[in-house]
Amino acid sequence: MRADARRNRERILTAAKEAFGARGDETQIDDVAAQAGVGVGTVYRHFPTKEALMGELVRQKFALIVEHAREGLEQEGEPFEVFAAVLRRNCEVTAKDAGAQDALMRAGDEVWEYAQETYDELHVVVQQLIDRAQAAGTMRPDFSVADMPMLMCGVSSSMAHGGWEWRRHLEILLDGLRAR
Amino acid sequence: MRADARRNRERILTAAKEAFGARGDETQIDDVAAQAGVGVGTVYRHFPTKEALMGELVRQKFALIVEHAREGLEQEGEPFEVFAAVLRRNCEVTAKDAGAQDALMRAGDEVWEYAQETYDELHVVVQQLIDRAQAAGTMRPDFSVADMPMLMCGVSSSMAHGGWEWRRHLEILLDGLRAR
Amino acid sequence: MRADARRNRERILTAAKEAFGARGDETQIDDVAAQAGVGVGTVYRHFPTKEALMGELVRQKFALIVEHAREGLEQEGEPFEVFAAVLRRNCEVTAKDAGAQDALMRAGDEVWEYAQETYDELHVVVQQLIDRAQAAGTMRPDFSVADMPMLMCGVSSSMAHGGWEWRRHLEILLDGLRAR
Amino acid sequence: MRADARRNRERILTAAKEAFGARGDETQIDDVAAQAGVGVGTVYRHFPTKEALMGELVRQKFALIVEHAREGLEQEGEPFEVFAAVLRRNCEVTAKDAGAQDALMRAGDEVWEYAQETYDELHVVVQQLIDRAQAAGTMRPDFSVADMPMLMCGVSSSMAHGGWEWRRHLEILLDGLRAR
DNA sequence: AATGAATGAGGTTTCATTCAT
DNA sequence: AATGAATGAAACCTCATTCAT
Repeated sequence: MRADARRNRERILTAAKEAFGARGDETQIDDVAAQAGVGVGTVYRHFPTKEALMGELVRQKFALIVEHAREGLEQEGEPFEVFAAVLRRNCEVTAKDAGAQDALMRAGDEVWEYAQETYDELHVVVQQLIDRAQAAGTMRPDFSVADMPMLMCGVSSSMAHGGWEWRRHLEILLDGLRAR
Repeated sequence: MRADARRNRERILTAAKEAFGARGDETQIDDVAAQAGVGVGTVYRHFPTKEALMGELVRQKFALIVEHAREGLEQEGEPFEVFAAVLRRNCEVTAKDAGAQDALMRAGDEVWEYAQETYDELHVVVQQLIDRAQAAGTMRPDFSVADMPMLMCGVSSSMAHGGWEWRRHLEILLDGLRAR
Repeated sequence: MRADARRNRERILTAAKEAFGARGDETQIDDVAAQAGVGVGTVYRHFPTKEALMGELVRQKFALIVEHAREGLEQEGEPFEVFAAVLRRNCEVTAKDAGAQDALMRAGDEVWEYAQETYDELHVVVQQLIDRAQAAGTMRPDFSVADMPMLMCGVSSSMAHGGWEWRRHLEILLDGLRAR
Repeated sequence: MRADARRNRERILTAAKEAFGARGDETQIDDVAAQAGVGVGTVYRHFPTKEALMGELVRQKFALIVEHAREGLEQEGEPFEVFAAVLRRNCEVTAKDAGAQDALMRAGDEVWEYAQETYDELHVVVQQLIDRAQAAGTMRPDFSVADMPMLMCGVSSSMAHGGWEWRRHLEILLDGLRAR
C-alpha cells in the first residue's frame, strides 16, 4: 500500500511536468489529475496545495543539480570547465521539460520557497565549484551562487521561446563568467 | 473631451505600472481603475482587454528602447560601448518599474503580440548598433538582436528578486558579448 | 432647429429598426446611435430609456394597423374578407422588418406598455371590423380583438424563423377564425 | 455519489423551471443555484453554459411531447381527434410552467439547438400523427410538423399573457387545421 | 486510500445610462 | 442641442480546495 502511494506520487509528478509543459501556467490541478489518471482528491492527498506540487517540481530540479554538482566536485579537470560542464548538463536535462520549466519560472515566490531547503544544499555545493574556479583564476572573481538564478532565467526563457538557440546562449553567458 | 480622454489614458497607464508593480501578476483591472481614479468601464474603453492594457505597457517600453537606440546611433564613440551605454540606460529606466516589468515578463504571449509592431522597429534599430560593434570587432560575431530577450530576462529577474545586484549582473552579461 | 430634431428622431427610429433587425435583442443603444449617425446622447435626448425607444417602434406599428383598419372600415365587401385583407396587409408590412419585429416580441412588458394608448385605439377600430364580420355570420362568434396578439405572435415567429411560410400560416390561422 | 449527482441534476432542473417562471429571461444562474440549494459551480458542472441549462429544459419538453405523441400513435379513434388530444395534453402540461416556457420562447437559437436531436425525434413521430389525420381526410393537407412551432408560439404567448384564455385559443388554432 | 462532485469567492467584461465638454 | 467619454452594478463563468461517498 505504501508502494502504491509512492507510485501514485511519482505518477502525479510526472503528469504535472507533462501537463505544465503542455498548458503552461494555465494548467489546473484537474489537468494534472487527469494526466496522472487519478482523482483530484488524490493529488491533494500528496500535495496540500498547488504551490506545494509545483514546489516539489522545483525541489526535484534542485536535487538533480545538487547531484550533478556533487559529481562535478569529484571530477578532475580545469575547474571552470568542470563548472561549465555541470551547468551544460543541467541545462540539457531542463531543456527536456522546457515548457514545465517555463511555468515554474513564472510561478510566484511561494512555489520556490517550498524548495528552500534543497536550494540551501545546492548553494553550498555549487559555491564550492565556483570557489575552485575562482581559485584557479579562470572564473571572474565577482561571481557567486547567488547570481545563478539570473543565468538560469536567461537560459530558461531561451528554451521556452527561442527554440534551438539556448545552447549558444548558454555559451555566451559562460563567456561572461570567464576571467579576463 | 479629447484632451480629457487622453489624460485619462495616461493616468490609466501610469496607474497600471504602479498597480502591477505593487501587486504583480495578480493585479486586477479594478485595482488599476481604482489607482487611476476612474471606473472600470473607462479602462475598458481605452483598452479592450486586460492583455491589451499590459501590451501597451510593453509597447511603451519598446518605444523607449527604440528612442534610446536611435540616439545611440547618432553618437560617436567605440561602438560596443555605445551599445552597452544604450543597454545600461534602458535598464536604469526599467529598474524604476521593476515590479511592473516582472509582471510583464510573466505575462502570456498574447500580451507581447500587442507590441509586435514596435518590436519590429526595435529589431531594426538595435541590430544596427550590433552590426557596428561587430564591424568594429569589439562584439562577438555570433550575437544578434534575437538574443536580447534572453539578456533582458536575466536582468529583469535580477531586478525583481536580486535587489541591487542587477547592475553587476548586466556587466557580467555584457562581458559575455565582448569579442575575445 | 425643430425640423432638425424631428429628422433626427426619424433617423433614430429607422436606424433602430435596422439595428434590431440585424442584431436582434442583443442590439445596444450604441448600435442604434451608430446606425443613425448620431451620438448616444442624442438617442437619449429623444427617448429616455431603451424601452421607450422600442416602445415607440411598437407604437408606430400599432398606428399603422389602426390606419389600415380605418381604411378597411370604409371599404365595401364581405366583412370577413375585409378583416382578412387588413390582416394580410399588416403582415406584409411587418414582414419587411421581421427581424426587428422579432426583437420586439421578445421584449418585456414595459416596452409594450409604452404603446398602450395607441393599442387602445387599435382595440376600438379592429373590434369594429370583427363585429361586422361576426354580424355577417362569417366569423366565429367567440373571437375578439383581445385574441389578436396570439395570432400575431404565431405569424411573427413564422416570419422570423420559418422563412417564406408565413403567408400560408396566416391563412391557416384565418381559416380558424371563419364561422363553420 | 452517482445517485447524489443525479438528484442534484434533477433539483437544478426543477429549480430552473421555477426560477425562470418567477423571473423570466432575467433569471441568473445564481438564482437557479440558490433555488436549488446548491452552489453556482454545481450548476456549471452539470450544464456548461446557461444556454445548455435552458436547452435541457427545452429538450425535456420535447421529450415529453414525443412520449405523448407515441402514446397517441397507439390509440384508436378519429385521427384528427387523436392529434388534437395529444396537443391539448401537451399544452396542459406546458401551462403549468407557463412562465418558464415564456422565457424559453424568448431565448436565442443557441438554446434550441441543444435540443435538436430530440426535436428530430419529435418531428418523425408527430408527422405520423399528422399523416394519419390527413389520410383520413379530417386535417387540411397543407399542414406539417414544421408548422407546429407557429402554433405553439401562439398558445404559449397566450398562456403567458392572456391568462386563462389559452384553451379557447388552442381550439381556434385547431379549427384552422381541420379539413374544410 | 481514492474518487470526483460540490463549493463559492473572485475574475473579466458588458452595457444602459449620465454628464462634462 | 449634440457628442461620446465615463460610470459601475451586475452578469457569466472559473478553479483551487473541501468533503461526502
